[in-house]
Amino acid sequence: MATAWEQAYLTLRRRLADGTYPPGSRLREEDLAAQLGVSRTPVREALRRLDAEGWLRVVPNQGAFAAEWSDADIEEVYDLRSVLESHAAEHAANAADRRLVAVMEAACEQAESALPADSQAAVEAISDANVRFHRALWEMSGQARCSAILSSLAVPPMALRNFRNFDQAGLRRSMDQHREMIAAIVAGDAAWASAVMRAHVQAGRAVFRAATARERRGRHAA
Amino acid sequence: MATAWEQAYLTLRRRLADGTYPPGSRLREEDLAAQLGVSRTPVREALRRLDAEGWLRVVPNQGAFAAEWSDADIEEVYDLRSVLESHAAEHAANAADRRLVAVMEAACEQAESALPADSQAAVEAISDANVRFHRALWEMSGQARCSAILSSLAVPPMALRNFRNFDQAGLRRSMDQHREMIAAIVAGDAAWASAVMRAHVQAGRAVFRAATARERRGRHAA
DNA sequence: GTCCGCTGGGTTGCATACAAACCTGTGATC
DNA sequence: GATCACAGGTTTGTATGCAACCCAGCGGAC
Repeated sequence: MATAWEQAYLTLRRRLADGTYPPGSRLREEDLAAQLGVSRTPVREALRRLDAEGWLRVVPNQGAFAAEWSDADIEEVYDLRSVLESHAAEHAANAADRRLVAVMEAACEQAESALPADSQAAVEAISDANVRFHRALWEMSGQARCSAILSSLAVPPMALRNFRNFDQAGLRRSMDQHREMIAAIVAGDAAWASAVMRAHVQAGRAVFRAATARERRGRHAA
Repeated sequence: MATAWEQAYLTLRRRLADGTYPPGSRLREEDLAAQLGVSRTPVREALRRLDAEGWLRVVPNQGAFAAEWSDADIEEVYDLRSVLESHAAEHAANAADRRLVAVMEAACEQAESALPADSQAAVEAISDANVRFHRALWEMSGQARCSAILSSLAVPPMALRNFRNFDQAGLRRSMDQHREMIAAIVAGDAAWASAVMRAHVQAGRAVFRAATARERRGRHAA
């Protein structure tokens, strides 16, 4: 087993991503320690890292608060993903790797076989496959720092659970883009790979924006 | 005064940047605690953050080691700076701000008045001015995450003390590029600002590469 | 001679205890 | 009624102590 603080870090990160701790909520060290079955010391170390990665905000002498995401924050994250993932795709195309291509293909197959995404389980399978696809591409790029940054950007509350917002056509398009990226990488065509990735991220942004607008209309009407 | 762990973080980061702890060297918690006049607890929290930001590598049960920079690492950092700083410049040009433009102009003047850079103090003045210029641009961009990433990328051992590697022509060019960026921002021309920034970072990379090559030849000859 | 296992010193990992800071609510004053 | 001062309780910040782990060095078996 890994160290206690690392466990705490992973658990807390997951909970921040899935909404267990809603944005703005306060995280008391002692509560977390009790929940995780460790003392405050490793919890605090985990909080330092989560703070550094932007998952939460630690105010000295006041405690930790789950990060809140303004529209501008979300736009910025999509901007950064667009820039950095296309950058990674470029490098990946210049360093195509048989094993990782296989991982990406397997992820595509898993996602496609979950269509139509008519259950919670199917949506989660697609989400998992998506994460695996992107991670494999990052690894192939060989850009360790870029990957590290992306892994702290891609996951925030918004991005992960938002596959439910994709309609059939959107899901289909997303999967087609994944296939197209593989083709670009296998062809060693960096410009192509980069362009597809950029389109892919922008499409995701559009879906997210539409879902947000829909949600707001709904809330407003109610 | 801020918290002890924050002080420790800042001090250690500075020392990692200026070479007090050479790459690969081991950092013992108790030593650091003694040097900083605090206990191991805040030191450990500082180490977690420095680890997250890539300044060092913490191996469970073995300790912390100052990050080592391979050629590939350095190339990656310049790649990322190129991509992210030009992205920031683009946003800055779309959000020109009188106050921050003034800061950038002041930085330019300080740097120019330190020419010819014939003393240690002059080189440091230029380096300071450079940092202020870039920080002001990041702030103007309004991209908080992007800025945070850049501030953890721009500083590594290599970048900071690298001004000594610029010759007269290189320094002049660097300063001219800064002036040109201001012009682009004031004109609200995002494409221009972005392009100049990209050239600026690439030029810096070229200087660094040349210096590295020179150094290696020297070492090899000796 | 090489490899394996063990043991001792030293360092990190975590729990706990105490100090310092903050927030809340109460009561007095204007 | 509003504001300020203050006390109590709660929470974070730091120090310390002990447990767990790693690694180097030594002995013994093959």
